Amino acid sequence: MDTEFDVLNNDCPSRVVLQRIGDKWAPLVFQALKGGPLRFSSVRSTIQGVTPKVLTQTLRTLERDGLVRRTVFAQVPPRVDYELTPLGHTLLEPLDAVRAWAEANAAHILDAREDYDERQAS
Amino acid sequence: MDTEFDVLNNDCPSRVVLQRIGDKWAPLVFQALKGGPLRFSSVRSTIQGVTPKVLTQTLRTLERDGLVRRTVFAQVPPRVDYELTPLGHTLLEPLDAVRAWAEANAAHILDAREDYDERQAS
DNA sequence: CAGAATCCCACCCGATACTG
DNA sequence: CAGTATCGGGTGGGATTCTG
Repeated sequence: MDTEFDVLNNDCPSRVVLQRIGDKWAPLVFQALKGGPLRFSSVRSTIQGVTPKVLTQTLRTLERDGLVRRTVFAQVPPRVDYELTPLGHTLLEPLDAVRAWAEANAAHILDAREDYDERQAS
Repeated sequence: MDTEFDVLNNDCPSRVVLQRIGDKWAPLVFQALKGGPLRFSSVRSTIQGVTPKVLTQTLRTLERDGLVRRTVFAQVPPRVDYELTPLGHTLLEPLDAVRAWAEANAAHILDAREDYDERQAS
């Protein structure tokens, strides 16, 4: 590695990357696409609660970052597929680990919050 | 795993956890504390660009979530140490993988953006 | 030293409606 | 089906100042 990126450094590009990861819907897109290509409507129904506008935004930025590929089929009715790029797949792994952690430890977090809030109340 | 958490489900608590993890400074706090306890000022100088207010906010929520322990020493001048809890350490691993990915692939992302933007300009 | 208080704004996100 | 257009609000984050 010749160029050195350090997230602890202000203005380091890697911070921008970290923030992409940490937006509300991006990780869920990865989770949705991890099984293979999906149409827009499928992504939308897979990720509950996302509105078309926000989903489009998210997919666009992921496409811009080279993490998602968008394929348009010239047919009626329209069909657009989304899938992870090879680069996107390399990110899927670490991201999926975080997701798995979140699902596995959500209960602990909620408990900790309860404890903390009770302690504050007293 | 008895209780089922699924980030793809709306209103699933794991989503809240994911967002906590994915805020702007939380991952950097993990990175800063991964070597052991640090004083407030040390955390602050380690994470470049963070203001005291936001750092305090971040540390508080992480403490509330049981991921960071805050220790106050009764002395003058004041001293407060922050360190990862055992639960926090279990999160450090997956989080650190993401950080490593971000640092390793920041350049690719930037390249992809440039390509995308040029293609849009035409 | 370790923050609290205050002010403020960008922007992220959501709801709704509309279209090729 | 796969979006776009428009409007609006909530809040995460920043700059500055002050304090035990």
